[in-house]
Amino acid sequence: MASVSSQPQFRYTQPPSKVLHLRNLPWECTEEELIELGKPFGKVVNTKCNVGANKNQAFIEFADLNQAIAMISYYASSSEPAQIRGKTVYLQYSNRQEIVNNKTTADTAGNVLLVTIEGNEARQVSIEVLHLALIQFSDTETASSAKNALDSRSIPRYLLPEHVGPCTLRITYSAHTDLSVKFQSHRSRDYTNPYLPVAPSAIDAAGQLSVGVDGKKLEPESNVLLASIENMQYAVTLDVLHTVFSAFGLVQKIAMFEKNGGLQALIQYPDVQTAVVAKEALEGHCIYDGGFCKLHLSYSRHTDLSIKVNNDRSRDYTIPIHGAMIQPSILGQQPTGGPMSGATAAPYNGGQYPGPPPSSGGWAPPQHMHMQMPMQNYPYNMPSGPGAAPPGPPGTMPPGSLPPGSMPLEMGPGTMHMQNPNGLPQPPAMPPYSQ
DNA sequence: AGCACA
Repeated sequence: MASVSSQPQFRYTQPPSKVLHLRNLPWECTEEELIELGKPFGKVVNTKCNVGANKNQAFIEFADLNQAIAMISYYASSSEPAQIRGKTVYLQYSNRQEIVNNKTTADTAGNVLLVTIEGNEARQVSIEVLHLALIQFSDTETASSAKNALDSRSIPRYLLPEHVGPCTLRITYSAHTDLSVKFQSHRSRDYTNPYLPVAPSAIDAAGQLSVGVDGKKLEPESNVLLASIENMQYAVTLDVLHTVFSAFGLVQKIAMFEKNGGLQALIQYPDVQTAVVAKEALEGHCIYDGGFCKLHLSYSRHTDLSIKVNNDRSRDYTIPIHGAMIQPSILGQQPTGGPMSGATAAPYNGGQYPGPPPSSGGWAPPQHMHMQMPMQNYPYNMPSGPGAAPPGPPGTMPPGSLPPGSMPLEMGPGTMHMQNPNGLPQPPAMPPYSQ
């Protein structure tokens, strides 16, 4: 098969085109200046300026290919570079064969609209950085009615995040008739093709789809959360996770594992609602002050974790043991002398529990990390003795209903004191989960 | 200083 050119080519040479690409243009270079530059070599039939991110690029289109070649050839061997206002302009063949001006199409009705979102915080519209949108309707009539109804209108307040200022839509017709959407992503979507591949950027750490053809986050909610931990300067133990996630309800099971060199954990709640609340509250927040151990949460596909063995990486907190403290771990330390700390608490019988997890790697259990916890939601599975009523659903257990002595030591209402791994007292790390 | 409406 014959290649385009078997000769060694300079990396940046382009095949000839009657369109030339110009770069390094002076600020706000005019069409007249472009024509002036090209005129000696032929008839300039079209130009386009203010191209590119810096608006310092342009295109010149000649009537004939030979004219473009003449201009390129001349400056290739000239001692004086092409200049506009004394500034050197770099020329090369464009990789396109003609200039497409959208000016002419803006007034021509079509089925594709070009929408510009104006506003100081327009970039925050629609979660992702979305500035421009091309929207294809099935027909021109639908497109024009949408344009008429929406052009120059502001996006309704209730559709915007609170902190985002007014955003105005500017809508024109696009020259496109059919958008070529390659991926479903946060920035492009083909609503007519559910089989379109999903962009890698739209798949979360669990390998799950996070966007769907409905335009919303497609993360099927689950009672099991997948947590990945970024910037893990401190060890994150099972106990730490259990403490953090227990703030929102009963934590049934936790499984920790390594993935991609980072730590991930699956946290199981009894119900989806609790997981949703926990995810919303904790996503993006750090377990420790200073940006350490930042949590990223998504919904797992699991609904019931299979915990084979209870150890320092995984635990099933639901396994009933007669009179035993089911989860001493969250206390860091057992209440002494309490009704539940007696002989029956000789826990972990049957070898099921290897005992309280070791303070892994010398990290102290998280006893002095200051965290604000919604107490009415906190101690669901605090020690419940024989005959104690089973914990109610989230939010239903009044604080006063806790059995005496079940309150962890050093724990005041709404605050859990935990210890920073380095043993130093920590300033509030997560006033309910502010960073 | 490197290609135009995602």
